[in-house]
Amino acid sequence: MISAVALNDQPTPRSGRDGGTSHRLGYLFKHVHLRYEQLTSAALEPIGISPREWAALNCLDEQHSLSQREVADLLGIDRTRMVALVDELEAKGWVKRRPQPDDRRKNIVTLTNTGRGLLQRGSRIVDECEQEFLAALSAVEAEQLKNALDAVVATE
Amino acid sequence: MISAVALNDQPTPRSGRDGGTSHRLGYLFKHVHLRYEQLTSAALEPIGISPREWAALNCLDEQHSLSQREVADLLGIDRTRMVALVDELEAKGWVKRRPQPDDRRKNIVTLTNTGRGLLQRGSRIVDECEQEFLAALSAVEAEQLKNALDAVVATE
DNA sequence: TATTGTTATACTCTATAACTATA
DNA sequence: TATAGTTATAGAGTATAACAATA
Repeated sequence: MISAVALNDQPTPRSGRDGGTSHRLGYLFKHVHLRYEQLTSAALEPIGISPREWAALNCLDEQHSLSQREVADLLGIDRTRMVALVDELEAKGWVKRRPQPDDRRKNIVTLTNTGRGLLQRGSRIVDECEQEFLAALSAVEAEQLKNALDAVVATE
Repeated sequence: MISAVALNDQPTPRSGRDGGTSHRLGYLFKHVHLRYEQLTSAALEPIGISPREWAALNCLDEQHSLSQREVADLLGIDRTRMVALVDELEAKGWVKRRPQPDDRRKNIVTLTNTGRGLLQRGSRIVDECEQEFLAALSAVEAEQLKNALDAVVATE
């Protein structure tokens, strides 16, 4: 009757409470994302920046030639949402927009000194979050996890 | 000037285009979740069920004694959102609600024959999605990935 | 008093289409 | 014509608080 379990050849290593649901990729990806979001959100909260805002600053600082659309793709959000996000970053005094000379349709978004300082403080916090989040894994396992996710995400 | 890169001791194994952003945990978790959602959504679309609806049926079928709240936790959604989800599943004729005798605050949500048939067809599709999604990895690497995610998620 | 399911509300995010200005 | 940024809008999801029934 519980045929979905029979299809799964794993011996259900941990917690048989839900009969296999918690070992499905969908469950694992959803919950790992949810938990990491909660962790970083709480850790960054004292310096007044959200995980998404930090990620946006991080992208923008690294590559000045990225268009808003390319940054949106890196953040995994829509370009229309990106407009509001940059509006917000600009209103907080963390970035400035100006048209790109060689293609005036595009914007160059650069960090202000305030934005750069906040990014650096945030980066230290995010580094700690990454370590804390992967604390259950050995250094080798953590590296393998990142490489495996990278390989899967890089597949188009 | 690009000091955030200097903080990262990895030699940026793939695609230096974004200077490290795409190897952050936040990026990897977000995009892996996003892509898997798109894959399963498209694959399940022909039989008229969403990934979340399938996941809900899967939870409910495996453990009849789970309360709506416990299923909501497994799905990673709020209990208030779960009400609307079960409403929808019930309206489609896939599940039925009835009060649990020993604790009449709780509902027992059982699958109808229609719901069970749909779950089984969906499960075969999801199995294929999991294989396809991890195709870039060897069987051992895929198993290690699942175990690593499981270990990280299981940490409270 | 605490919990389950429920409803209501406001807020955020997503999806889509259209508009403008540039190319 | 095609693309980048922008705006508008509808729909979905999230967060929060409250309430009734039950424990």
